[in-house]
Amino acid sequence: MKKPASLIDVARRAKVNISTVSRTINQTGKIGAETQARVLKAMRELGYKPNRVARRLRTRDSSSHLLGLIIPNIQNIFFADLARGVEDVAYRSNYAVLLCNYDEDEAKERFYLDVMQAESVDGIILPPIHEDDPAVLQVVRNGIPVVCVDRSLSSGNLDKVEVDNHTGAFKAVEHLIAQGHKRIGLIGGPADSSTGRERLRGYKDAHARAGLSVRTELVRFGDFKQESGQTLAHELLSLSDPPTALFACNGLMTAGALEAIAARGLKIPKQIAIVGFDELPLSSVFNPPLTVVRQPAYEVGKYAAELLLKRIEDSKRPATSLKLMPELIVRKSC
Amino acid sequence: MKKPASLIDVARRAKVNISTVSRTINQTGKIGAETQARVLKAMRELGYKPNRVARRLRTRDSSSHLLGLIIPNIQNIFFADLARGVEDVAYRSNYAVLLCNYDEDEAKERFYLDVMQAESVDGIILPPIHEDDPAVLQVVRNGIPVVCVDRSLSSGNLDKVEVDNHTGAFKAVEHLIAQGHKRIGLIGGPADSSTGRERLRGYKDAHARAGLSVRTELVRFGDFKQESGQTLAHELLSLSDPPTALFACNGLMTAGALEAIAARGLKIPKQIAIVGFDELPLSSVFNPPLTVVRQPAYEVGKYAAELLLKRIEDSKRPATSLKLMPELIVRKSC
DNA sequence: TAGGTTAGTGCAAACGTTTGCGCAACGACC
DNA sequence: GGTCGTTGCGCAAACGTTTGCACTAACCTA
Repeated sequence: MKKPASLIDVARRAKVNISTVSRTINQTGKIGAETQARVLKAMRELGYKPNRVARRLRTRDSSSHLLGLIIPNIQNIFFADLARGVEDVAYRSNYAVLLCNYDEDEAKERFYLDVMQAESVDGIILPPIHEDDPAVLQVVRNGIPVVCVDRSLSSGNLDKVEVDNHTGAFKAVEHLIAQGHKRIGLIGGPADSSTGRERLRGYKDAHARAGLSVRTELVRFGDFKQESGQTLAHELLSLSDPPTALFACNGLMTAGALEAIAARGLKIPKQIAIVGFDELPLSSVFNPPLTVVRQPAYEVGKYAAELLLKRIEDSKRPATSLKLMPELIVRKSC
Repeated sequence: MKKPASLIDVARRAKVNISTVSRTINQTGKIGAETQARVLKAMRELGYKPNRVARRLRTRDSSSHLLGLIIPNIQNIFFADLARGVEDVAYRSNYAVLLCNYDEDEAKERFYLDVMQAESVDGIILPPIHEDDPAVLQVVRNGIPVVCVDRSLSSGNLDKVEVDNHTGAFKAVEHLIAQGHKRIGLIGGPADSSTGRERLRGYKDAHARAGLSVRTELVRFGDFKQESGQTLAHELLSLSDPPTALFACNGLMTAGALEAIAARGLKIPKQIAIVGFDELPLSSVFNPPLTVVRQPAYEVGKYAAELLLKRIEDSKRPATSLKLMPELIVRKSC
């Protein structure tokens, strides 16, 4: 448990003042070539690693080289991919990422937001729990750079990168309709999430465009978890006049719906067609291969991190808002 | 960007010394009931949140309430589940988790290890990149609590929690043999990883137990990524005398193998049987449902975090080593 | 030669905590 | 009434940095 070398140690060894060492490390201020060499040598010999904690305490402004990422659930592949995107660009700029799951739980979100402020991260990336999330707003007011992903905040003029959920859902349902389906069950997301609502809107607009009316008994709302997909699919398939096709609004719920379909021994796509949101590891080799709308999750994370880094550098730059296009991958499930 | 309230602010407001405030917060030392009330009131009024950075700088010993988790890839569902297990127990003890992907890249692992030390995390959970990972050893030598997951370290007497890979592989292959298969292709993990080797050993031992010899042309080594699963499966299936069954050593490679099988239009299990490691979201509803050996990934993370917390509390406790049993879930793919 | 700029370095304060020590007040004990 | 232990609180040092300021020596300009 020997404690690591500090500025003082290397200063002593190089026979200079600690401020000189600090300046050589940070390339700030003028230093003689010879002195610099001595300092560098001493640093190497002692295996000196700057203490990020002390540095963070001293400099309030954007130099912790730490980014916060708060997501609902890392087990959701969409967020795993997104996290990976964030991480990759962070790493390239020598930033580390503090990652937390808030599980759609406001108390947990608040806790992690507090932690991140107390850790004085340089900036935070998150999908707000809902559209006017007061905790997030407070963080913004405290002057910490925030970029929203996936979902957005109604107030506040923030950087954000989203997926065009309306178009994604629209294309999926349009495709279903083009295949001749008229009764399409919706396994939707929570009504109070912007993603849930946008996908619902796509579903409705596709109907409207085709001159179809939407049957309220065919639209149901889940919570983006596997079990609710299963439950809702069972409900829909138990209807006296059941749908001929299902549109599931995220990957986990798609998996749940497939469980229900399998349990009932229904054949895809003959007895029931299905298209889901999110690409899953096995969906391309599924039997039949699944038609899905693929979200560019990795790219969302990547752009979000890039935006955040830019904002950290220049807090005055105008907020930019990106909307990425999802892709309908049509395979054999409808 | 108004700066948050500090100890000094609340001390001024409560008309006491900062040390008194510190002591009320940490419940250390004696304080009068009346004073305490005044301090608490001032804290509430100012919305005081302790600064974790300053606290960490001051106290070297285990009070950062920050855990480090370094994993190969969060997109691998095994590690996502594991991470979730870690996070859940950390949260319950008011710890936050610093999560990084090292991508099997030693430079990246080193970088993150450095970051974590510089951040003075209380402890680190990781699967060592290989069995005598010098960077990890150095961290241990520096006195930072470390617990190994999934893979282990040959030297050093560390806490660890692993899965019984040998038994898992053994059961899977045994099952395949019981179904009458005699030519079983192995899509293995890297030969220099303990998990890869243990699963290989299980494969071999199951053969030995059944009096079967293993054909070297049937065992191939991948890198635990999807593409290598696909490539290796193609290689195996192209053999003049191809295997009748495949055993893929992790989830991603299983998905890759299934791609190859689908591309060749082979029927499972009639033309080719398959059993994989790791449960994937769709494997139970796959057609046919996939036989897999399920690793208790969440539990690995959970126990690891519990072990780490215990060690942080008491650095002298004897190292404990857990080995969790995987479960063979037999379905219809073999 | 005097005055001014510049390069290179040191000094010390500050960031927000924790904590050992000191000290006053008070009650208890012999 | 002196000694002692306890309670409650303040003082100030320390953690490892960064950074404004001051200072010296050298060099330039007129």
